[in-house]
Amino acid sequence: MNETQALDALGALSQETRLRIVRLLVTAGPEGMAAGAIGEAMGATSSRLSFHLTHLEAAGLVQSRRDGRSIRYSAVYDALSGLIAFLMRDCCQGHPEVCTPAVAALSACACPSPEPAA
Amino acid sequence: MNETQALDALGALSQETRLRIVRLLVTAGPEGMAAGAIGEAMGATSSRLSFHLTHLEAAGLVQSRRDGRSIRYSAVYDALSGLIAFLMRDCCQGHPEVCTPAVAALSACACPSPEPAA
DNA sequence: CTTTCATCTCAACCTATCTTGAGACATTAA
DNA sequence: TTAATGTCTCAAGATAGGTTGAGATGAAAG
Repeated sequence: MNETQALDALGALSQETRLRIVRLLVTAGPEGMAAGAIGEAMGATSSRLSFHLTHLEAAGLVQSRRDGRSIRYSAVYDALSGLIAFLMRDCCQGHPEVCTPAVAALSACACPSPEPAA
Repeated sequence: MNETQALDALGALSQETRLRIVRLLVTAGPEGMAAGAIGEAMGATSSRLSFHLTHLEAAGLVQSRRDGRSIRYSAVYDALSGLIAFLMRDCCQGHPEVCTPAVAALSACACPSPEPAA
């Protein structure tokens, strides 16, 4: 992820409705959710929801596919991990005090420890 | 870091000049840099720079202290690692495919491996 | 005390973002 | 085909964000 992509992603996530949509879609898993279901969960009108979903998709954080009458949106995991990696990479240079606590906080969650890449 | 703080931090970082300021200050270390030096590095007028530094300080990402005639700004490492941890925590729930690659990418940088907290 | 230097503050302007409501488009069912 | 459903598009208006330039403030030097 380069600086421009990171700026787009950060801008997309810096809005309450959009941040919540992403969180919802991450927990929804790869199947994602229909736009209508997302709108219901957010309490947003179809127009407003569409605006934010389009924004998120343009930033590469979510993707969509038609499913009958509905359009299903799902999180793009690569983009999210890419953003986190960008922040770590940028902030970490010579300053482990930034990312080490973040990684430590991670051990409190359900993720497995990172395995050294082959 | 709660949702409101995360939104503030994301909003602050979603602007090119501000993202670059933070990167600069992280590499500058705890001593930070005088506003004038930052402005010179950014190619920004004093007014514009002050606007962005104020924004970053309000978001808790940088802090300032007077040093003679200058005002020195430095990165707040806790806020940066807190934001990264927030994104991981939120995105990771049951979906290690988000944060595991990010942590793996970290091993490519100069940071030590995370040590299990005592 | 006056001058100089570093930075901040303010008002004005322009642009971007967000919300709303009406209507269009695509898909499915009758 | 017609009707119903789900979602998108568009235009309008409100709000927030970014830049500029002029001037104010605060600290140090002469």
